[in-house]
Amino acid sequence: MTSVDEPAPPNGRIRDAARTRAEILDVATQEFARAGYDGARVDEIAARTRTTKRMIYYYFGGKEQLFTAVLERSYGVIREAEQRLDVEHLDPVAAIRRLAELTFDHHERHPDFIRLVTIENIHGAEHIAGSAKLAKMGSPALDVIRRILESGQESGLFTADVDAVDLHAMISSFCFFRVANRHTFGALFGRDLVETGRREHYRTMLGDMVIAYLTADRTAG
Amino acid sequence: MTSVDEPAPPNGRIRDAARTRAEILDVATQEFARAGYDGARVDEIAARTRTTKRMIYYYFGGKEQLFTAVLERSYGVIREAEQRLDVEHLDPVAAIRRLAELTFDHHERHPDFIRLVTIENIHGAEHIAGSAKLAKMGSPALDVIRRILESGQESGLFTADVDAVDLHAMISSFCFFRVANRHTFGALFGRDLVETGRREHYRTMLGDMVIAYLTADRTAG
DNA sequence: GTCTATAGATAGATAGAC
DNA sequence: GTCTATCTATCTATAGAC
Repeated sequence: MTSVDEPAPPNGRIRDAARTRAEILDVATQEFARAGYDGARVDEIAARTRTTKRMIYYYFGGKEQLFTAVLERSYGVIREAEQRLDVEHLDPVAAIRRLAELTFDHHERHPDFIRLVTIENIHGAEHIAGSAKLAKMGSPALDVIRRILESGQESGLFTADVDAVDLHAMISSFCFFRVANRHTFGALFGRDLVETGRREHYRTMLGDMVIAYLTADRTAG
Repeated sequence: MTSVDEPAPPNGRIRDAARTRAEILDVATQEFARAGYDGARVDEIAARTRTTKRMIYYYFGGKEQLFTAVLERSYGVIREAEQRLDVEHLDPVAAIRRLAELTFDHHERHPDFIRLVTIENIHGAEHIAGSAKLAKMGSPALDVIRRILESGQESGLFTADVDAVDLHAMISSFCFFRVANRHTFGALFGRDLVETGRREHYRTMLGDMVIAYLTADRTAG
């Protein structure tokens, strides 16, 4: 077994299981995100790694399991980001805004993740359903939202009758749509929702929307 | 040429161009929505119509053009619904709520449309880009939003600095996500966003969110 | 307009030597 | 663990008779 830091042998091939697996996952992520599950080609993935198609089957078993592994790793990244979030010191309004921005930023920075989730929905979430890893991954964001909501509702600051799951759906909707439907929206309405110059505008808009909804005066109207 | 009302001949085959085209489009819509572009099978589409594969190529030219035709028809349906919308007699708040509900109801009733749009985004909206029909279809909803926004902003009722395209994106986000991401969201968070018993809840939530955003008190906070 | 039959290309997956 | 070669199935698309 070669050490992790040892460079690949001069022939260009790899002799490190973990590294080979990781490289396959990297390329597979790109290829699945690019072309969809059925559109992705195992040959193409193999060609773009420093290993061969045989190794993909050796390590993952098949195309289906490879896609599941790709999904698991992508979800792991956002779950980790959620776990690192610290909003304990903020008031409920600032805390919710911070959380919304985390989702906004992550979706913006990981369009491949958005496409993988989209593809998984086309296939009825069957890979998630079959993954023990994803089942026990949980959602740190939900726990955070739950705590903020409680605090805000107790103090009377938040007037909306909403729970953590629905609020998470509301925040995700905006962040997800913006990236996922970028192409059809742009083609039909002539506006690129992901253009850099508009990022701050939409980031603010999302926070304004969520806060307005949570704190709206429900005695009037 | 047989007349439109004449029933199909006893052998089960059709001899009416318009009807054959329509039947192919119906089945193709289902098949593309079910399996994605690359997952869809031309053989499967042919088998489920009363015509043959040869006729699909005869009428549409190929799989790619068939998908474009399917998209064109699906977008046509929602554009027609938007055109039938009459909110001239309503005040801006009620009018926006009505428009949001139209989008909500349409997306809920047409999950196939949502899947087709999703699939088209995976493919970078290339079929929309290549369709003159879709290019000149416009968006009646945008015109309606534009008029409502003007009226609401003039009267001082709407305080948000937002234009019609962005508001349309906000409304569509929520309606689209709820249907499009139903499977992954349900698998990960244990909540079915499209369950019948929750429909009114989300329909109200959408309206509340949009109105709260548009009318929020922006002098405070 | 409709049929059967098939061309032509390519996919996922595996055998078996090293 | 890695390689080359290949099997088997299947897909889009078309030829050509009627």
